[in-house]
Amino acid sequence: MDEETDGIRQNRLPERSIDTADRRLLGVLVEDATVSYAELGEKAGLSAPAAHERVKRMRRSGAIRQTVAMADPRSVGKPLLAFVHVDTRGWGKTPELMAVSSFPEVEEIHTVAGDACILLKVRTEDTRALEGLLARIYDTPGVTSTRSYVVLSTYLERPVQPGITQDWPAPKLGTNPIY
Amino acid sequence: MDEETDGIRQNRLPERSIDTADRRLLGVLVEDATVSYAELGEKAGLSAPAAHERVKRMRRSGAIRQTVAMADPRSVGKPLLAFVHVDTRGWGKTPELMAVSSFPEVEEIHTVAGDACILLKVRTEDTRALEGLLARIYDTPGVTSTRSYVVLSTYLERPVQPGITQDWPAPKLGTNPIY
DNA sequence: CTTGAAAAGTCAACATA
DNA sequence: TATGTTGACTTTTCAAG
Repeated sequence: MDEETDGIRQNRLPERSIDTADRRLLGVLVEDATVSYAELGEKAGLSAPAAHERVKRMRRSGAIRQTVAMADPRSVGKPLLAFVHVDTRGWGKTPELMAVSSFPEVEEIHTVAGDACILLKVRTEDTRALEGLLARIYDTPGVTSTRSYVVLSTYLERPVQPGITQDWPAPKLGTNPIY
Repeated sequence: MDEETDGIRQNRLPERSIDTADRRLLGVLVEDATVSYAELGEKAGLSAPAAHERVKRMRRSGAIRQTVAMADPRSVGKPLLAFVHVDTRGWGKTPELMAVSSFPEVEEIHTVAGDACILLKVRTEDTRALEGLLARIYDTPGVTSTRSYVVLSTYLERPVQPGITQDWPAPKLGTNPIY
């Protein structure tokens, strides 16, 4: 029982305590969310309803943000991956710049500390489409420059790992690109 | 499915034809893979078995790489996200460097064109853990330097979008960070 | 696309610590 | 009191027609 007894229990909506059993469940679901609750419980040392109950709770609390299918980039016509560093005049977090999230090519938007203000992860069909996307980013007010890092090969790309609780199957250390 | 698919099969099946109906199915599954096939078919204008058949085919062909739960980074104790540019002596794609994939903090490994050789996406508990990870990366033979971009806020982070086939619900353009 | 058997998900009352 | 278990019951899955 790794209970966190800090006494005061106010009406905090998200109960974010993740115990060892939850971590085991997450460890399975992060690799394959198509398993049945029976199998999931078996792998985590729980009965099916118990596993289900905990998973439901983690979904409610936000510990599991969502369960999604990961599409193959090439199959959907976006084989070109790039990271774009965006420099802006002033503080870059403007609504106009955040509006780039409406481009389906943009998968991630972060503000970063370093020599760049904003970092984008973008996926396009080819270099021409990337050029077009960059042109639209340049059109955004406040943007002064961009630097693009075009990905040649991707060797690892996986969701958030819930941390090591016990033995962990070594990830297939890719000496060959997965894309 | 107690199939012992250890993920080693990185088969590239030539069957990669994705039509409009497949794209609609993917569009739903990429946002929420917990829907039933009945609901999935309804949203994509197909019967449940038809939807099921197509999804199975996309899983076999690799168009759907996997179906996973996305864990909240904070809930699993990794609130600090950083992108690390790694410079190497010679061609950096050595097995030693690829072995960093055994660190659960490392989520992505790419080789890139630009002023860096390799780009890592890493998630750690705090700056101290990031420092430790960087130290281990420095220990790797051939690594000459690293530059880290620590993420201050994440405004968008989503899986590969299957492309726009028709009306697409505008993603909640985040003016507030999601982490 | 429809069907139907098999499997999984879901709920309630009980047990446990 | 909160969490796990067992077993009945409902829904979904999925291959055959």
